[in-house]
Amino acid sequence: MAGSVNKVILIGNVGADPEIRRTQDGRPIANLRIATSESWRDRNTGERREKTEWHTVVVFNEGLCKVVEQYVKKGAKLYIEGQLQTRKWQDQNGNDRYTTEVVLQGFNSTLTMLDGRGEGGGASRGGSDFGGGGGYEEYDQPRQSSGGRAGGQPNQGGSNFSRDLDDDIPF
Amino acid sequence: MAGSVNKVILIGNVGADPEIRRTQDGRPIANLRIATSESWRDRNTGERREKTEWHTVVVFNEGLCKVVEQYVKKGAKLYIEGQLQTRKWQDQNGNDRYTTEVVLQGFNSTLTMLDGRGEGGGASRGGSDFGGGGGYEEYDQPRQSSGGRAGGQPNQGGSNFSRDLDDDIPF
Amino acid sequence: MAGSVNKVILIGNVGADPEIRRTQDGRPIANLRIATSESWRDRNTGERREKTEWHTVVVFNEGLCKVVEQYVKKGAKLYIEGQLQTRKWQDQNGNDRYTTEVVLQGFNSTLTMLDGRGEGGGASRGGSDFGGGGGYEEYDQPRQSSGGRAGGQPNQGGSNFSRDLDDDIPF
Amino acid sequence: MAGSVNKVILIGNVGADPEIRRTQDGRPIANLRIATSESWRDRNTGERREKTEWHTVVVFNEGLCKVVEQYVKKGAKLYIEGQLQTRKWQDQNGNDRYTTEVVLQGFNSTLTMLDGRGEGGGASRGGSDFGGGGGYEEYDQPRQSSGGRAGGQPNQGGSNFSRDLDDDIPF
DNA sequence: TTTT
DNA sequence: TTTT
Repeated sequence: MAGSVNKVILIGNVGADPEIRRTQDGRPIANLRIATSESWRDRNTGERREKTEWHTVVVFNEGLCKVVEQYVKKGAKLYIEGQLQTRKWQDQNGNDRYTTEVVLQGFNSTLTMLDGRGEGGGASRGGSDFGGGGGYEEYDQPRQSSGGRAGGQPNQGGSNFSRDLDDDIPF
Repeated sequence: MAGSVNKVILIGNVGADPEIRRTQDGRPIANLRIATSESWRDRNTGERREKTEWHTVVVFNEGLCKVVEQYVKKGAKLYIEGQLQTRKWQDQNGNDRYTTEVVLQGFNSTLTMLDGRGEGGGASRGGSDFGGGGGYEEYDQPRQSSGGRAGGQPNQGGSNFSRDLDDDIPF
Repeated sequence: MAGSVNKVILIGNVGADPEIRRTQDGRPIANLRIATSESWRDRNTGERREKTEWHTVVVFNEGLCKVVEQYVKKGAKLYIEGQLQTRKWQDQNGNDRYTTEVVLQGFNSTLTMLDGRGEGGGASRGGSDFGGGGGYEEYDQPRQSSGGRAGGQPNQGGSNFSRDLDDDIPF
Repeated sequence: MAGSVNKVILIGNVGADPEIRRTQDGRPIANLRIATSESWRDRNTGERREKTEWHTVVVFNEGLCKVVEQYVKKGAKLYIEGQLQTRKWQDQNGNDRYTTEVVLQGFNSTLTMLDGRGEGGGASRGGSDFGGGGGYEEYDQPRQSSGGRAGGQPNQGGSNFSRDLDDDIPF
């Protein structure tokens, strides 16, 4: 179909430390649970009410997986941009089941940490050669410096993230 | 939770004529199935491949329901802005099941028809005094004319859509 | 035109305390400067480079103006959803000039504080004189409680924000 | 700055055939003017009112430039995802001037034609072996086929678009 | 300058 | 002018 868009944008907090699995050929897949919530005042009772929605986020993008692995912990606030995807599977009774997830895969996905560095003390997220927990940001929305691009070396690597994190010479 | 965002943006085609139900107190609820699809060339085989994703969209917003009821038909191309919501329910065996839907409810939801007016001439999808099926657009992103707003009458009605549809006889 | 969308999404930091003006008839207008920035490593020199983009945000929505007035300070991190708008004006030489701004006006606009509570104080996130550090949040994405809506009182007020702020004594 | 987002989403119509320039080193840059519009009924006079907003879109992404060059004509309806950018320049009197544009550059940009294929028959907008003007879609949201990715060849090329259009063997 |  |  020409001209379709499938985009999910979430800002929320991570409910538990991420799980990282690996495929047989070694590529990482990260799973996150992210909560978004809204509150309002009940117009009848006047009480404050709140509803939390939980989202399952699956990160296939290798570079983003590294970011998740290294920096994302329970409680982190994230900006996520991905796609909706519904998987079909069979339960133990052989019945068809469907699970809908937010998938980060390919060039149009984004994951950005919004609360940066050291929540509560430990260095944790603030790291090393990263200049402080948000340093991966430099891979978030990289743009060719005009000099660099003019220089001509083609941009290489499947995703900006994985490339950048691997060789640290993005462009 | 302070500061969360839960947003889904879809552009896709409606897979079947919408279903409109009504709650006991008479409010309409519309259900849509929307397909988004992406295609690419397989890097191994060189073949073109395509994957279609189907989304269930539930419209609680009354004004948008009217738009759906009157104008949205199978095949229509829509722009949708809503929220992710996962419902828990029990199957016939009493097992917990979860279904994730894109919900249009409240002020931050949008539904816009993208293929409006009579392509090629015929009435086709739209109607009559509409100039062709996209006329409801005027209620899509209404803004107070500054004169109007200065004049002071408060904007009334739960949503801009329902207000307009009720009071201003849009269609 | 049928079917158009004009949406800007920003996450960035406020560069200076907001300015609040008032129209002749007393409605507030808030002006914000928001910085977004991206960094990358120069592919030629290997140096880290950063580029900051400054955005002018104009808030016409009354409820959001109140939020800005009360809570947004220099340095705050915000999520903004608005529209692009270009104004024409004349400079002192009578030449036409154009200024493009991100406008928050009407039902499709959002402003959410991402770093909540007491910057500079203690309080941390859960707090005090806010009803909890994100208290304005409840007006961010209000939804009719189904009971409320069933009860029938129509939602009143031009925007959910202004309604809530006016009628329900949110803060 | 850690954690910023700068995103513009437009759906609108192209006001004139695009202009394509080239940099000294041969890279293309496309300029588009896109109109978005909204209409509403004036609550005082009851008249229908409409306001059109014009946006300047600059496409630096090579692949997207090719799409623009080949398929985008005056009148086309587009979905655009880019970034806000303000350029400083000097007018003939040496005064500083600023121009804000929507820039498509880098991996997070998208351009999708929404009125694709030959409406009604005429070739018009659609092309050739394209199945009618929407075929470039395959480069819009490419995803690694899992087989392909497992196979291991690294994804090459600065953007999915430019790579795909160049060698037609995206992954 | 588009589109309805 | 912010932030890291």
